[in-house]
Amino acid sequence: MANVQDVTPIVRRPLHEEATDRLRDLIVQGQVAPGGRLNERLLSAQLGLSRTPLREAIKVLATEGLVELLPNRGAIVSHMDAARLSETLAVMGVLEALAGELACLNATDAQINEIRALHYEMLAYHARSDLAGYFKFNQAIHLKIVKYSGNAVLFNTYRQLNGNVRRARYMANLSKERWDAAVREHDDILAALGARDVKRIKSLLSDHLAHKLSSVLAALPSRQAA
Amino acid sequence: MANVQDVTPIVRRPLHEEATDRLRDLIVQGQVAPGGRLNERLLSAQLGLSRTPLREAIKVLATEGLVELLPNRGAIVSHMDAARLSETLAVMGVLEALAGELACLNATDAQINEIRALHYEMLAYHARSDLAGYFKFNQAIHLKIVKYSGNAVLFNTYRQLNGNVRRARYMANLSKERWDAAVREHDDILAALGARDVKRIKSLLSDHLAHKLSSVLAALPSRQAA
DNA sequence: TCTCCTTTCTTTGTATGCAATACTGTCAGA
DNA sequence: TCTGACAGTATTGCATACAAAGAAAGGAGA
Repeated sequence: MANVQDVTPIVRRPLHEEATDRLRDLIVQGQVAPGGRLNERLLSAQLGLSRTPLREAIKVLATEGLVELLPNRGAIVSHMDAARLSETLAVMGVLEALAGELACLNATDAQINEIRALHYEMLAYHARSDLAGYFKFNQAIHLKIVKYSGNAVLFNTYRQLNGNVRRARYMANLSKERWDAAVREHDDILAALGARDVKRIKSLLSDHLAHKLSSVLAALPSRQAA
Repeated sequence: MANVQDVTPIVRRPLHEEATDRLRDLIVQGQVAPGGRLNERLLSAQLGLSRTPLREAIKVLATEGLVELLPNRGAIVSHMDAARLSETLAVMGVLEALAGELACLNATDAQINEIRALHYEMLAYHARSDLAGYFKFNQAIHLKIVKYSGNAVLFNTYRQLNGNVRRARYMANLSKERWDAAVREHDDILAALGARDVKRIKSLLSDHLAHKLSSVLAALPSRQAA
């Protein structure tokens, strides 16, 4: 018989979980604009379920900060203005710094190699100037670093905040210079991780996030004027 | 007419919010033991509402990490074992360090004085060896520091994690030595905040949390054996 | 024309009912 | 004594129904 570890368990997810994920994706991918209302009847019809599980999903997304509840007036997709974005990235900065530190200490070589593989894939998209593909692997790398910190609470906290800024990253039209710089920073981060250089990775990740913040902030105000 | 700021608005909170807060308190204060099941019918009867808003509350508490959902088998109060506690406190450590830094930069003198007042009240309870009262003001001080960082995202994130460890703090039977040491640390923290010494408050808060972790961890395993 | 009130319609908030799933206890058979 | 099947019960998951709040539209009076 195969190793028990290899057997994937039978999963029958409850509707409200499915609804939460679907709705989260809709918001993160910008299919529902910030400020846009979530009509329960409409949404439940579109998702093919009743209002009860949908409402549970909305409450969950509200605690995640993706939507805002207006009592007796439903829910709207929460706005991600410059202030909130910078606040979120400040928090993510210290979380990533901690994650990098812990990953240096706790990650296995195999895990670091996995991140390295993602890094090279990301470089490929950068070489092709494929922004969407680049973002995808960029995301994956940052998430893996946090994941391989071995701190599950840290991972969950980070992931929740990340959901909120992913929307902004889609908007941010990276300049070529900033993009190149970010790639170089990633090179350094990976090197520090491979060398398990705790101090260095902490400062690199902090700086990386700070740069990301200023680059996104630079791109954002123009959108708000529109 | 009185200043509009002074008039407290009439708030009629939705039942599901009320239920969330009540249930959260029940869990945080240990009225429902970790691992204890949340019977929807029973709880809804006790809280005087129907299962619908209660279920919404449970979903919210699940995303906060206070309860765990077992599909088709309801929800249980999540366990706070040593591993999870130390993970949580590690995250809270970097969050508090960031908060202290920002508070030094952003808090008004009045806000710092407010924290100072809480500090003296806490000292009073310490002098009387009133642990419960001490904890209350200890909590309040830490929350205020985070609040006066001026970063709302940071505050929310911190508060969510804090709800999870508050349960453990109730358990932790502080030794007299550790208690005295914690009070001295608080003296230093307040001094650094008053002097707006960014670097110092960062390291003080980090150390304070690290000490708290080891003290709580020392107290915890005995409970698990029981 | 503008304002305010009234009425109607839409949408949310909550309760309830039904179906599906999981648990418990009993009993037959090995 | 133990295992497995079965029935009965309790509990959750979801859908629906009703009540209440809010939004919108229309009309009377200034």
